[in-house]
Amino acid sequence: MDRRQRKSREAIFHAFTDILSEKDFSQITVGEVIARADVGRATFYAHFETKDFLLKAFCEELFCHIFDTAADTHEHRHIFSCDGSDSVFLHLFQHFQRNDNNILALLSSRNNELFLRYFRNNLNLLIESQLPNLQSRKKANLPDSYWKNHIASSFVETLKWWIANGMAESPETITAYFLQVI
Amino acid sequence: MDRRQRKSREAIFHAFTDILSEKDFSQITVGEVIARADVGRATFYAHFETKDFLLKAFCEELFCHIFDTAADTHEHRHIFSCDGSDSVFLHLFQHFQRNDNNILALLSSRNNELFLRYFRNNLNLLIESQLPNLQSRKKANLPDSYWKNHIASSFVETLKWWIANGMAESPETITAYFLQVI
DNA sequence: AATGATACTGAACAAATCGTTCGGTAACGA
DNA sequence: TCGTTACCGAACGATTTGTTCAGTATCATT
Repeated sequence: MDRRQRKSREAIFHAFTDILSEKDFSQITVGEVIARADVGRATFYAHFETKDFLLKAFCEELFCHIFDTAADTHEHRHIFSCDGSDSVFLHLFQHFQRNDNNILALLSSRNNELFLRYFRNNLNLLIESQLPNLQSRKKANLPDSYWKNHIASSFVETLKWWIANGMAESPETITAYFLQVI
Repeated sequence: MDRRQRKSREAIFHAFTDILSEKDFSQITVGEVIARADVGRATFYAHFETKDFLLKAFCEELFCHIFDTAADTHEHRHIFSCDGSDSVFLHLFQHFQRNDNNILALLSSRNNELFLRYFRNNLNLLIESQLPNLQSRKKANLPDSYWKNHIASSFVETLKWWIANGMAESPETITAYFLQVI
């Protein structure tokens, strides 16, 4: 990718991040973004079709590497050890605690649902691929899709709760909470 | 309330409902609403400060009576009978199955998260008031706020799953699923 | 160092939407 | 019957949107 392209794209993303932590996504205008990013209006539309596509591209860059590394490190292991000490979920919680890309500011803002929706799409795929490992822990005869849905939503809700409460607990404790409710 | 006011308000709400089932809330314009409602632009702004306030008022009317009746009928009983046959949650699921106010069309649309956010605010209050009844069912030493949050989110997610899957199960079955995971 | 391709600038543009204003009209409640 | 109130309809300036275009700067390649 051309260095000019990269720089413009980065500038737009950076400005977008800033503004997202300040106000609702719906209130943000393209004019505001390009002013803060200091790029021309035409440049913006050369990169992104609309404001919504900007969000989409932003989220993809934000989350893809989380799941890439999660999938890589856990692909060929037994993921769901019973005590949770080596679960993908612990891995994910730790990732958020490290606060890469300042992701916590975004997940703490009023726009958190925006990102968590994208996050959850990825999470569903992960759980789908790991369902056999989870199957053994299932106690009752719930439909598979209900069970999967419950795991994914419980994780996201646990994450939301953790962040909203200032992340006072350790990733290990949170993982324990989560494994307890599912 | 003046009959004229009521009629305008109703017309706006009705048009709003229609459009909400067709496109994203963010894409809806005031001009579109007043055209379908057949009211003047000034009339709209006499009733609602902005599009967001319209949504707020709409949701309040939509959900308040659900929880009013739920609270009334269950206030002085033992809510959480062990088999769930007389739980508030069953009551709520049944309410959705009856599809009052065509609420299912809204909860099936792409805007469902919008309504479920409001719904959940009310649900939290309900759970808060019923926490003592739930306390006994708590198996482990999780923080209270985490426990409450888990119940509320599990209910909403169960509801979403139910609707998304065409509501094939009976309210009793869904209640059983829900009580099983919490 | 020269060359052709590509990305950005900056300004301008029509179109859509916003939120407000106003005088005139009709429906309301008492 | 009468004073009040809500609606209409049209218009308004202000924003925002998405596009266009000619000129400039940067890029990779030879």
